Amino acid sequence: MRRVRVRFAPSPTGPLHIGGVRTALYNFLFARKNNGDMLLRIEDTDSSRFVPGAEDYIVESLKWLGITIDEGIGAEKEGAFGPYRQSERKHIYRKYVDQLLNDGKAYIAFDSPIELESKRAEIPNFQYDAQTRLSMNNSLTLPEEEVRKRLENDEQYVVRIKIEPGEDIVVNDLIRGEVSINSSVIDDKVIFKSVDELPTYHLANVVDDYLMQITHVIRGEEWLPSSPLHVLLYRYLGWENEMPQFAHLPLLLKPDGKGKLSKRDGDRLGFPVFPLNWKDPRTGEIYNGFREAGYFPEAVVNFLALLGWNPGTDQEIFSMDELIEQFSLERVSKSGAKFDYEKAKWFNHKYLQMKPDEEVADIFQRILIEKGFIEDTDKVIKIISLIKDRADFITDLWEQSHYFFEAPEHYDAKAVQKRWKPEIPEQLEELGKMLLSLEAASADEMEKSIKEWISGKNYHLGNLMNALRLALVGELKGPSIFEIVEVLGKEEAARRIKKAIEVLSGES
RNA sequence: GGCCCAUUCGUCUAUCGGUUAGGACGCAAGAUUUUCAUUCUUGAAAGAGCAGUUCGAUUCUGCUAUGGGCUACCA
Repeated sequence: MRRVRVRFAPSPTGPLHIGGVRTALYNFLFARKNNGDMLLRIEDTDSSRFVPGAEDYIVESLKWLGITIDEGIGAEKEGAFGPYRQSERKHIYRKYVDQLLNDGKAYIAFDSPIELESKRAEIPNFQYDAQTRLSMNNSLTLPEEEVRKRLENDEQYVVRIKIEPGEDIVVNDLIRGEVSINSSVIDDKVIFKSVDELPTYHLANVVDDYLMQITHVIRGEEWLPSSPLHVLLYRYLGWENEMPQFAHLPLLLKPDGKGKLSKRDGDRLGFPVFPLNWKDPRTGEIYNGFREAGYFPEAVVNFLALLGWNPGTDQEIFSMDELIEQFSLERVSKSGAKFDYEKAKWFNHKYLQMKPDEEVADIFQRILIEKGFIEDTDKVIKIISLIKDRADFITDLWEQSHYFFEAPEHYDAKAVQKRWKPEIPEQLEELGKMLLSLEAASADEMEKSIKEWISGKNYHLGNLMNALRLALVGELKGPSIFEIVEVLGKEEAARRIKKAIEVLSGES
C-alpha cells in the first residue's frame, strides 16, 4: 500500500470560500485518519486572475481552523516534491506537453480567441473536437512547414489534447461509484498556452498529482464533469496505474433559493461565507469572516464537518480528534447541502458554553480594556458565569453584561410603564436603606434577608423586585437580581436605586 | 441546447428490502425562572411523481419532474 497523500489545491484568486474550507477540512481529516500527508499546493496557472495576498489568506485561514499542512505552502518544512506553486513549476510541465505532442496525443492550435468566438456564434453547440478539429487552424491541418514558420515567428498558440471519440470513460468515484461518460462529448481541451508558457488546470493538476504521488483527489463536485478528461490525461501520459482515486464532494448551496453558495450571499443574508475578513486589494470591498464575526474555529470546523458528512450516530459535537477518528469518505453524502446559518450559531453557542469561564473571561477582558474598563479578574469570571449561557458569541458578552460595569443611562420605557407603580419609589428607597444596613453580602444571604423584609412589610414581591431590576439594569433582563447586587456591591446598588427614583419619578 | 450528478420533515441528516421512518437546528406549547435567557418536557413537521422487480419497497431498476454542476487560452 502506498502512503496516503492528499492535497488541497486552491487558486489564489481571492479569499478562500467556505466551501473550499470544507474541502480542505475533508482532505485533512482523511489524511490524518489514514496517517497520511496533507499537502497545500497553489494553483496559480491563470496569471491574469492572480490576486495578491490571497495565498497568505488561505494559509492563515487553515491555520486558524487547526487544519495543519504537512507539506507544501504553509507547511513547517516545504517538502521534497516542490515547488508547490504551479507558477514556479513552469519548467516541469513543458516536458509532458512535448511528450503528448510527440505521441500524437496532443496538437498545436493557432486559432485566436476571436476566431473561436465567431465559430461558436456561427455554429450552435460548437465544440473543438474530432468532428471539427480538421476544419480549424492547427498542426493537424496546416503543413508542417507552415507550423514551424509560425512557431519561429513567435505566433501565439495553445496545445490541445486530442481526444479519441467513441469510447466510454469510467471514473471510479469513492463517493458516487462509477461515473461513465463517452469521450465524444469531451472537447479537445486546451492544456497549455504559449502566452504565459503555463499549462491549464487540467494538465497541471494531473502532472502535479502524479509527481507529488497523490493517492486521493478529494475535491468539489464541480470537477466531476472534467474528471474523465483527467483520466484520459493519465492514460495518455502512461500513468494510469498510478492514477489517484477520486472523491467528488457535494457542493455547499445557498440557504434560500438556488445555486451554490456565493460571496454575495453573505452580504445579502447577513452572515459570513469566508473564514476571515478580507479586503479586496483592487476594489476595496470588504468580505466578512467567521473569525471576526466572533466564531470559535472549533465551532466552524464542527459545523462544516457535518455539512455533507455524518458518522451515522446521534453525536453532534465533535472535537477535531473525534472527527479524525470517525471520518470516512464512504459516509460523505452525495447531494448538495444548504448552508444553515442558525445551526452554525447554535454550534458556536455550544462551544461557548463548553469553554471554562476563566478562558472566556480572559478574552472578554480584552474587550473590556478596549472599552476602557479595568476590572478585577475574579469579578469578570463571576460575571461570565452569570451571563454566559445567554450568549452565542464572545461578542454578545458585552451586550449581556454592560450593566455590571456602567449604571443605566436610561430605562426601558415599556418596563417602566409596567413595573414603576406609584408606590414603588418610596418602597425602593426603604429597600435601599435596608440593603445598606445589611451585614450579609452574598447573593444567597441577601436574597433571604430581602425576601423576609418584603414579606414583613407586606409589599408586592414581583413589583418591587422588577422595579429593583429596572433600577439596577435599566431593563427587565439578566440573571438573578441578588447575584447582580452581590457583584455590584451594596453601595453601588443603593446609588442606582437613588438615581432611578430621581430620574423616573421626576418624569412622572 | 448538450453532458454529468443528485432528490427522506423548512434545514442538516439516520435508515444499507420488513421500523410507530430516528436524531439535530429552527418553530410552537407547557414547566422552571420575581425578569430575560438557559434548561427540561411535549408537539407539529418528510420518503417528488409514475411504472416495474419482489410475498413486501424510502431502500433495487426505468421514465418523468425538480434541483445542482459542467459546457473558456478560469480554477
